[in-house]
Amino acid sequence: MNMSPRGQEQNQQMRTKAIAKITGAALEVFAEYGYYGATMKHIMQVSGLSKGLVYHYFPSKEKIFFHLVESALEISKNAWTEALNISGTAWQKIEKLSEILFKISFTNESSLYFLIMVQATTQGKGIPGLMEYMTEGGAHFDLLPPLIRTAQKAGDAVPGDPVILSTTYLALFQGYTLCLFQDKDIVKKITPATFTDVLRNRG
Amino acid sequence: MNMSPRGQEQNQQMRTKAIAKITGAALEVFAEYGYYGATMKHIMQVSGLSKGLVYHYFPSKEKIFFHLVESALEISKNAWTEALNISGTAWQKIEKLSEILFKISFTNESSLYFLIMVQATTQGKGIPGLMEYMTEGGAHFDLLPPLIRTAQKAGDAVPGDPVILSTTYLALFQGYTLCLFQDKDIVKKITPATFTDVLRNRG
DNA sequence: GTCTATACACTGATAGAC
DNA sequence: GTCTATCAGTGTATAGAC
Repeated sequence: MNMSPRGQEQNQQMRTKAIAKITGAALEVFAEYGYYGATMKHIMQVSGLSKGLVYHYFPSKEKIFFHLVESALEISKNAWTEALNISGTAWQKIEKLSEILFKISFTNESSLYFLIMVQATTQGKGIPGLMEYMTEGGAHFDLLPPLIRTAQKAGDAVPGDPVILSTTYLALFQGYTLCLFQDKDIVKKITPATFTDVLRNRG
Repeated sequence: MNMSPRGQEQNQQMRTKAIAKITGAALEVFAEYGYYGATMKHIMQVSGLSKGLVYHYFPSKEKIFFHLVESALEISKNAWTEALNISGTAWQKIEKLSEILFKISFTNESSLYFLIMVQATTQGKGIPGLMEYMTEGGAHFDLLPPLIRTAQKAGDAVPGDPVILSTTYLALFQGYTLCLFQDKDIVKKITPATFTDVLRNRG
Protein backbone atom coordinates (compact mmCIF):
# COMPACT_ATOMS: atom_id res chain seq x y z
CA MET A 1 0.00 0.00 0.00
CA ASN A 2 1.02 3.55 -0.49
CA MET A 3 2.17 4.96 2.82
CA SER A 4 3.61 8.14 1.40
CA PRO A 5 2.12 11.18 3.03
CA ARG A 6 -0.31 13.18 0.98
CA GLY A 7 0.53 16.78 0.35
CA GLN A 8 -1.31 19.29 2.45
CA GLU A 9 -2.92 20.61 -0.68
CA GLN A 10 -4.19 17.18 -1.64
CA ASN A 11 -5.62 16.61 1.82
CA GLN A 12 -7.40 19.90 1.74
CA GLN A 13 -8.88 18.99 -1.61
CA MET A 14 -10.26 15.71 -0.27
CA ARG A 15 -11.73 17.42 2.74
CA THR A 16 -13.42 20.06 0.64
CA LYS A 17 -14.85 17.44 -1.68
CA ALA A 18 -16.21 15.28 1.15
CA ILE A 19 -17.75 18.25 2.91
CA ALA A 20 -19.35 19.35 -0.35
CA LYS A 21 -20.83 15.88 -0.84
CA ILE A 22 -22.22 15.85 2.68
CA THR A 23 -23.70 19.34 2.58
CA GLY A 24 -25.10 18.72 -0.90
CA ALA A 25 -26.82 15.53 0.20
CA ALA A 26 -28.01 17.11 3.45
CA LEU A 27 -29.40 20.05 1.51
CA GLU A 28 -31.57 17.75 -0.58
CA VAL A 29 -32.72 15.56 2.28
CA PHE A 30 -33.43 18.32 4.81
CA ALA A 31 -35.22 20.38 2.16
CA GLU A 32 -37.52 17.51 1.29
CA TYR A 33 -38.23 15.94 4.69
CA GLY A 34 -37.49 18.71 7.18
CA TYR A 35 -35.17 18.52 10.15
CA TYR A 36 -36.86 15.69 12.03
CA GLY A 37 -37.96 13.78 8.95
CA ALA A 38 -34.44 13.66 7.56
CA THR A 39 -32.24 10.86 8.88
CA MET A 40 -28.47 10.57 8.96
CA LYS A 41 -28.80 7.25 7.16
CA HIS A 42 -30.62 8.97 4.32
CA ILE A 43 -27.97 11.66 4.12
CA MET A 44 -25.25 9.01 4.04
CA GLN A 45 -26.99 7.12 1.24
CA VAL A 46 -27.50 10.22 -0.89
CA SER A 47 -23.93 11.39 -0.34
CA GLY A 48 -22.55 7.89 -0.92
CA LEU A 49 -20.32 8.23 2.14
CA SER A 50 -20.04 6.05 5.24
CA LYS A 51 -21.32 6.87 8.70
CA GLY A 52 -17.81 7.24 10.02
CA LEU A 53 -16.84 9.75 7.38
CA VAL A 54 -19.90 11.89 7.86
CA TYR A 55 -19.36 11.99 11.62
CA HIS A 56 -15.72 12.79 11.01
CA TYR A 57 -16.64 16.05 9.33
CA PHE A 58 -19.74 16.96 11.30
CA PRO A 59 -20.27 16.27 15.00
CA SER A 60 -24.04 15.91 14.78
CA LYS A 61 -27.16 16.12 12.67
CA GLU A 62 -27.96 19.39 14.36
CA LYS A 63 -24.66 20.94 13.33
CA ILE A 64 -25.16 19.95 9.69
CA PHE A 65 -28.54 21.63 9.70
CA PHE A 66 -27.14 24.73 11.37
CA HIS A 67 -24.43 24.85 8.74
CA LEU A 68 -27.05 24.83 5.97
CA VAL A 69 -29.07 27.55 7.66
CA GLU A 70 -25.89 29.59 7.97
CA SER A 71 -25.20 29.20 4.25
CA ALA A 72 -28.78 30.13 3.41
CA LEU A 73 -28.57 33.32 5.44
CA GLU A 74 -25.27 34.18 3.79
CA ILE A 75 -26.72 33.70 0.31
CA SER A 76 -29.62 35.91 1.29
CA LYS A 77 -27.40 38.58 2.78
CA ASN A 78 -25.13 38.64 -0.27
CA ALA A 79 -28.12 39.02 -2.55
CA TRP A 80 -29.40 41.99 -0.56
CA THR A 81 -25.98 43.61 -0.48
CA GLU A 82 -25.59 43.23 -4.22
CA ALA A 83 -29.01 44.71 -4.94
CA LEU A 84 -28.88 47.60 -2.51
CA ASN A 85 -25.37 48.69 -3.47
CA ILE A 86 -26.17 49.55 -7.08
CA SER A 87 -26.27 53.22 -7.91
CA GLY A 88 -29.75 54.46 -8.62
CA THR A 89 -33.01 55.45 -6.99
CA ALA A 90 -34.62 53.60 -4.12
CA TRP A 91 -37.13 52.16 -6.53
CA GLN A 92 -34.42 50.89 -8.86
CA LYS A 93 -32.83 49.14 -5.89
CA ILE A 94 -36.13 47.49 -5.06
CA GLU A 95 -36.47 46.32 -8.65
CA LYS A 96 -32.94 44.97 -8.56
CA LEU A 97 -33.69 43.20 -5.28
CA SER A 98 -36.72 41.50 -6.79
CA GLU A 99 -34.68 40.43 -9.78
CA ILE A 100 -31.91 38.87 -7.71
CA LEU A 101 -34.16 37.28 -5.09
CA PHE A 102 -36.34 35.88 -7.84
CA LYS A 103 -33.33 34.39 -9.57
CA ILE A 104 -31.84 32.69 -6.53
CA SER A 105 -35.18 31.61 -5.08
CA PHE A 106 -36.79 30.09 -8.14
CA THR A 107 -34.44 29.55 -11.03
CA ASN A 108 -31.28 27.82 -9.87
CA GLU A 109 -29.99 25.20 -7.50
CA SER A 110 -29.73 27.67 -4.62
CA SER A 111 -33.53 27.50 -4.34
CA LEU A 112 -33.01 24.51 -2.03
CA TYR A 113 -31.50 26.86 0.52
CA PHE A 114 -34.76 28.76 0.68
CA LEU A 115 -36.61 25.53 1.35
CA ILE A 116 -34.16 25.00 4.20
CA MET A 117 -35.10 28.41 5.59
CA VAL A 118 -38.76 27.45 5.53
CA GLN A 119 -38.03 24.10 7.19
CA ALA A 120 -36.00 25.90 9.83
CA THR A 121 -38.89 28.31 10.41
CA THR A 122 -41.54 25.62 10.77
CA GLN A 123 -39.52 23.22 12.94
CA GLY A 124 -36.95 25.44 14.58
CA LYS A 125 -38.72 25.68 17.94
CA GLY A 126 -37.32 22.32 19.00
CA ILE A 127 -33.75 23.13 18.03
CA PRO A 128 -32.03 25.22 20.72
CA GLY A 129 -30.77 28.56 19.52
CA LEU A 130 -31.98 28.24 15.95
CA MET A 131 -34.75 30.81 15.98
CA GLU A 132 -32.49 33.39 17.60
CA TYR A 133 -29.77 32.60 15.09
CA MET A 134 -32.15 33.15 12.20
CA THR A 135 -33.40 36.42 13.62
CA GLU A 136 -29.85 37.72 13.91
CA GLY A 137 -28.85 36.43 10.50
CA GLY A 138 -31.88 38.07 8.92
CA ALA A 139 -31.03 41.55 10.16
CA HIS A 140 -30.55 42.77 6.60
CA PHE A 141 -34.31 42.57 6.10
CA ASP A 142 -34.50 45.74 8.17
CA LEU A 143 -32.97 47.64 5.27
CA LEU A 144 -36.16 47.40 3.26
CA PRO A 145 -38.58 49.65 5.21
CA PRO A 146 -36.40 52.79 4.91
CA LEU A 147 -35.91 52.04 1.23
CA ILE A 148 -39.67 51.81 0.76
CA ARG A 149 -40.09 55.08 2.64
CA THR A 150 -37.70 56.81 0.25
CA ALA A 151 -39.47 55.33 -2.77
CA GLN A 152 -42.79 56.52 -1.37
CA LYS A 153 -41.52 60.10 -1.14
CA ALA A 154 -40.46 59.88 -4.78
CA GLY A 155 -43.94 58.64 -5.65
CA ASP A 156 -42.69 55.26 -6.89
CA ALA A 157 -43.89 53.06 -4.03
CA VAL A 158 -47.48 52.58 -2.94
CA PRO A 159 -48.53 54.54 0.19
CA GLY A 160 -48.87 52.67 3.47
CA ASP A 161 -46.89 51.53 6.52
CA PRO A 162 -43.40 50.70 5.18
CA VAL A 163 -42.89 47.95 7.77
CA ILE A 164 -46.09 46.17 6.77
CA LEU A 165 -45.30 46.61 3.08
CA SER A 166 -41.83 45.19 3.66
CA THR A 167 -43.26 42.18 5.48
CA THR A 168 -45.81 41.69 2.74
CA TYR A 169 -43.06 41.68 0.13
CA LEU A 170 -41.01 39.11 2.07
CA ALA A 171 -44.07 37.01 2.94
CA LEU A 172 -44.87 36.82 -0.75
CA PHE A 173 -41.46 35.34 -1.49
CA GLN A 174 -41.89 32.85 1.32
CA GLY A 175 -45.40 32.00 0.18
CA TYR A 176 -44.25 31.27 -3.35
CA THR A 177 -41.38 29.23 -1.92
CA LEU A 178 -44.01 26.96 -0.38
CA CYS A 179 -45.30 26.33 -3.91
CA LEU A 180 -41.97 24.64 -4.67
CA PHE A 181 -42.85 21.87 -2.22
CA GLN A 182 -45.87 21.05 -4.32
CA ASP A 183 -44.07 21.18 -7.67
CA LYS A 184 -46.59 23.74 -8.84
CA ASP A 185 -46.22 24.73 -12.49
CA ILE A 186 -47.35 28.24 -11.66
CA VAL A 187 -43.91 29.05 -10.26
CA LYS A 188 -42.51 28.79 -13.78
CA LYS A 189 -44.79 31.61 -14.91
CA ILE A 190 -43.93 34.24 -12.33
CA THR A 191 -41.41 37.04 -12.83
CA PRO A 192 -39.60 39.56 -10.62
CA ALA A 193 -42.46 41.95 -11.37
CA THR A 194 -44.84 39.62 -9.52
CA PHE A 195 -43.08 40.70 -6.35
CA THR A 196 -42.22 44.29 -7.23
CA ASP A 197 -45.88 44.92 -8.06
CA VAL A 198 -47.00 44.67 -4.43
CA LEU A 199 -44.87 47.74 -3.70
CA ARG A 200 -45.50 49.64 -6.95
CA ASN A 201 -47.48 52.86 -6.90
CA ARG A 202 -50.14 52.58 -9.58
CA GLY A 203 -52.25 55.43 -8.25
CA MET B 1 -80.28 -3.42 19.78
CA ASN B 2 -78.08 -1.55 22.23
CA MET B 3 -76.25 -3.90 24.54
CA SER B 4 -73.94 -1.31 26.05
CA PRO B 5 -73.70 -1.22 29.82
CA ARG B 6 -73.39 2.55 30.08
CA GLY B 7 -76.05 4.65 28.55
CA GLN B 8 -75.37 5.25 24.91
CA GLU B 9 -75.41 8.99 25.34
CA GLN B 10 -73.01 8.75 28.27
CA ASN B 11 -70.57 6.67 26.26
CA GLN B 12 -70.85 8.97 23.33
CA GLN B 13 -70.10 11.91 25.58
CA MET B 14 -66.95 10.26 26.90
CA ARG B 15 -65.80 9.37 23.40
CA THR B 16 -66.37 12.86 22.10
CA LYS B 17 -64.51 14.36 25.01
CA ALA B 18 -61.54 12.00 24.66
CA ILE B 19 -61.32 12.53 20.90
CA ALA B 20 -61.45 16.28 21.40
CA LYS B 21 -58.60 16.06 23.92
CA ILE B 22 -56.53 13.97 21.52
CA THR B 23 -57.10 16.14 18.46
CA GLY B 24 -56.57 19.31 20.48
CA ALA B 25 -53.24 18.09 21.80
CA ALA B 26 -52.21 16.71 18.41
CA LEU B 27 -53.07 20.05 16.82
CA GLU B 28 -50.70 21.87 19.15
CA VAL B 29 -47.88 19.36 18.89
CA PHE B 30 -48.03 18.79 15.13
CA ALA B 31 -48.30 22.53 14.50
CA GLU B 32 -45.20 23.23 16.54
CA TYR B 33 -42.93 20.32 15.61
CA GLY B 34 -44.27 19.07 12.29
CA TYR B 35 -45.25 15.51 11.46
CA TYR B 36 -41.92 13.82 12.10
CA GLY B 37 -40.90 16.05 14.99
CA ALA B 38 -44.09 15.35 16.89
CA THR B 39 -44.11 12.20 18.99
CA MET B 40 -47.04 10.19 20.25
CA LYS B 41 -45.58 10.48 23.72
CA HIS B 42 -45.71 14.25 23.48
CA ILE B 43 -49.32 14.14 22.28
CA MET B 44 -50.20 11.86 25.20
CA GLN B 45 -48.54 14.19 27.69
CA VAL B 46 -50.28 17.28 26.36
CA SER B 47 -53.65 15.54 26.20
CA GLY B 48 -53.14 13.99 29.63
CA LEU B 49 -54.29 10.62 28.29
CA SER B 50 -52.59 7.26 28.24
CA LYS B 51 -51.06 5.53 25.27
CA GLY B 52 -53.71 2.85 25.28
CA LEU B 53 -56.50 5.37 25.12
CA VAL B 54 -55.00 7.34 22.26
CA TYR B 55 -54.55 4.15 20.24
CA HIS B 56 -58.06 3.12 21.17
CA TYR B 57 -59.43 6.09 19.26
CA PHE B 58 -56.86 6.44 16.48
CA PRO B 59 -55.10 3.55 14.75
CA SER B 60 -51.87 5.43 14.07
CA LYS B 61 -49.97 8.69 14.21
CA GLU B 62 -50.49 9.04 10.49
CA LYS B 63 -54.26 8.83 10.82
CA ILE B 64 -54.31 11.53 13.50
CA PHE B 65 -52.36 13.84 11.22
CA PHE B 66 -54.61 13.05 8.27
CA HIS B 67 -57.60 13.82 10.46
CA LEU B 68 -56.20 17.25 11.29
CA VAL B 69 -55.44 17.99 7.63
CA GLU B 70 -58.97 16.94 6.80
CA SER B 71 -60.36 19.36 9.39
CA ALA B 72 -58.13 22.14 8.10
CA LEU B 73 -59.35 21.68 4.54
CA GLU B 74 -62.92 21.64 5.77
CA ILE B 75 -62.45 24.90 7.67
CA SER B 76 -60.91 26.42 4.57
CA LYS B 77 -63.66 25.19 2.29
CA ASN B 78 -66.40 26.45 4.61
CA ALA B 79 -64.75 29.86 4.74
CA TRP B 80 -64.66 30.09 0.95
CA THR B 81 -68.23 28.94 0.63
CA GLU B 82 -69.41 31.50 3.14
CA ALA B 83 -67.56 34.34 1.41
CA LEU B 84 -68.45 33.49 -2.16
CA ASN B 85 -72.12 32.89 -1.47
CA ILE B 86 -72.90 36.41 -0.33
CA SER B 87 -74.88 38.51 -2.74
CA GLY B 88 -72.86 41.29 -4.29
CA THR B 89 -70.25 42.05 -6.91
CA ALA B 90 -67.18 39.91 -7.55
CA TRP B 91 -65.08 42.49 -5.77
CA GLN B 92 -67.31 42.45 -2.71
CA LYS B 93 -66.91 38.68 -2.58
CA ILE B 94 -63.14 39.07 -2.70
CA GLU B 95 -63.28 41.56 0.14
CA LYS B 96 -65.48 39.20 2.14
CA LEU B 97 -63.05 36.36 1.45
CA SER B 98 -60.13 38.40 2.76
CA GLU B 99 -62.10 39.29 5.84
CA ILE B 100 -63.03 35.70 6.67
CA LEU B 101 -59.65 34.17 5.80
CA PHE B 102 -57.92 36.86 7.83
CA LYS B 103 -60.14 36.13 10.80
CA ILE B 104 -59.66 32.36 10.82
CA SER B 105 -55.97 32.50 9.92
CA PHE B 106 -54.75 35.10 12.36
CA THR B 107 -57.20 35.96 15.08
CA ASN B 108 -58.61 32.83 16.65
CA GLU B 109 -57.70 29.34 17.71
CA SER B 110 -58.32 27.90 14.25
CA SER B 111 -55.06 29.51 13.15
CA LEU B 112 -53.33 26.32 14.32
CA TYR B 113 -55.06 24.48 11.50
CA PHE B 114 -53.28 26.70 8.99
CA LEU B 115 -49.96 25.86 10.59
CA ILE B 116 -50.92 22.21 10.09
CA MET B 117 -51.48 22.91 6.40
CA VAL B 118 -48.01 24.42 6.14
CA GLN B 119 -46.47 21.47 7.99
CA ALA B 120 -48.29 19.09 5.68
CA THR B 121 -46.99 21.01 2.67
CA THR B 122 -43.37 21.03 3.80
CA GLN B 123 -43.23 17.41 5.01
CA GLY B 124 -45.99 15.71 3.07
CA LYS B 125 -43.71 14.07 0.51
CA GLY B 126 -42.90 11.23 2.91
CA ILE B 127 -46.51 10.54 3.84
CA PRO B 128 -48.23 8.39 1.20
CA GLY B 129 -51.28 9.99 -0.35
CA LEU B 130 -51.09 13.24 1.59
CA MET B 131 -50.09 15.59 -1.23
CA GLU B 132 -52.81 14.20 -3.50
CA TYR B 133 -55.32 14.48 -0.68
CA MET B 134 -54.45 18.13 -0.14
CA THR B 135 -54.66 18.91 -3.84
CA GLU B 136 -58.15 17.42 -4.01
CA GLY B 137 -59.26 19.08 -0.79
CA GLY B 138 -58.01 22.44 -2.03
CA ALA B 139 -60.11 22.39 -5.20
CA HIS B 140 -62.10 25.39 -4.00
CA PHE B 141 -59.05 27.58 -4.64
CA ASP B 142 -59.91 27.29 -8.33
CA LEU B 143 -62.92 29.50 -7.72
CA LEU B 144 -60.75 32.57 -7.30
CA PRO B 145 -59.34 33.13 -10.84
CA PRO B 146 -62.78 33.47 -12.50
CA LEU B 147 -63.84 35.80 -9.69
CA ILE B 148 -60.78 37.95 -10.32
CA ARG B 149 -61.54 37.97 -14.05
CA THR B 150 -65.03 39.27 -13.36
CA ALA B 151 -63.70 41.93 -11.00
CA GLN B 152 -61.17 42.98 -13.64
CA LYS B 153 -63.94 43.53 -16.19
CA ALA B 154 -65.71 45.73 -13.68
CA GLY B 155 -62.50 47.69 -13.20
CA ASP B 156 -62.18 46.74 -9.53
CA ALA B 157 -59.29 44.28 -9.77
CA VAL B 158 -55.82 45.05 -11.03
CA PRO B 159 -55.03 43.88 -14.61
CA GLY B 160 -52.91 40.77 -15.10
CA ASP B 161 -53.11 37.00 -15.39
CA PRO B 162 -55.93 35.96 -13.00
CA VAL B 163 -54.24 32.65 -12.20
CA ILE B 164 -51.02 34.34 -11.16
CA LEU B 165 -52.91 36.97 -9.19
CA SER B 166 -54.88 34.25 -7.44
CA THR B 167 -51.70 32.39 -6.55
CA THR B 168 -50.13 35.62 -5.33
CA TYR B 169 -53.11 36.25 -3.07
CA LEU B 170 -52.96 32.74 -1.60
CA ALA B 171 -49.15 32.78 -1.32
CA LEU B 172 -49.43 35.98 0.68
CA PHE B 173 -51.70 34.29 3.21
CA GLN B 174 -49.32 31.35 3.45
CA GLY B 175 -46.34 33.66 3.75
CA TYR B 176 -47.91 35.55 6.62
CA THR B 177 -48.85 32.22 8.22
CA LEU B 178 -45.12 31.47 8.37
CA CYS B 179 -44.74 34.60 10.51
CA LEU B 180 -46.85 32.87 13.16
CA PHE B 181 -44.05 30.34 13.68
CA GLN B 182 -41.77 33.18 14.67
CA ASP B 183 -44.26 34.93 16.96
CA LYS B 184 -43.78 38.08 14.92
CA ASP B 185 -45.57 41.11 16.32
CA ILE B 186 -46.18 42.38 12.82
CA VAL B 187 -49.01 39.88 12.37
CA LYS B 188 -51.01 41.84 14.94
CA LYS B 189 -50.87 44.92 12.75
CA ILE B 190 -52.15 43.51 9.49
CA THR B 191 -55.76 43.71 8.33
CA PRO B 192 -57.89 42.05 5.64
CA ALA B 193 -56.95 44.99 3.39
CA THR B 194 -53.32 43.85 3.48
CA PHE B 195 -54.42 40.92 1.34
CA THR B 196 -57.15 42.56 -0.69
CA ASP B 197 -54.71 45.27 -1.75
CA VAL B 198 -52.65 42.93 -3.92
CA LEU B 199 -55.72 42.46 -6.10
CA ARG B 200 -57.06 46.02 -5.92
CA ASN B 201 -57.03 48.21 -9.00
CA ARG B 202 -55.46 51.50 -8.00
CA GLY B 203 -54.78 52.66 -11.56
C1' DG C 1 -71.28 -11.82 33.84
C1' DT C 2 -70.67 -8.51 30.04
C1' DC C 3 -69.19 -4.49 27.82
C1' DT C 4 -66.24 -0.58 27.27
C1' DA C 5 -63.16 3.17 28.64
C1' DT C 6 -58.77 3.29 30.28
C1' DA C 7 -53.95 2.07 31.72
C1' DC C 8 -49.29 0.50 31.04
C1' DA C 9 -45.56 -2.81 30.45
C1' DC C 10 -43.80 -4.59 26.56
C1' DT C 11 -42.01 -5.40 21.60
C1' DG C 12 -39.28 -4.80 17.49
C1' DA C 13 -37.34 -1.46 14.73
C1' DT C 14 -34.54 2.31 14.04
C1' DA C 15 -32.79 6.67 15.34
C1' DG C 16 -28.31 9.38 16.41
C1' DA C 17 -23.82 8.89 17.87
C1' DC C 18 -19.06 7.09 18.22
C1' DG D 1 -19.90 -2.30 13.54
C1' DT D 2 -21.93 -1.31 18.02
C1' DC D 3 -24.15 0.98 21.58
C1' DT D 4 -28.11 3.14 23.81
C1' DA D 5 -32.28 5.77 23.69
C1' DT D 6 -36.50 6.26 21.87
C1' DC D 7 -39.77 5.63 18.43
C1' DA D 8 -44.58 3.74 16.88
C1' DG D 9 -47.43 0.35 17.93
C1' DT D 10 -49.59 -3.89 20.74
C1' DG D 11 -51.19 -7.18 24.12
C1' DT D 12 -53.23 -7.70 28.20
C1' DA D 13 -55.18 -6.33 32.40
C1' DT D 14 -58.28 -3.46 35.32
C1' DA D 15 -62.14 -0.43 36.75
C1' DG D 16 -66.77 0.47 36.81
C1' DA D 17 -71.55 0.81 34.78
C1' DC D 18 -75.23 -2.14 33.64
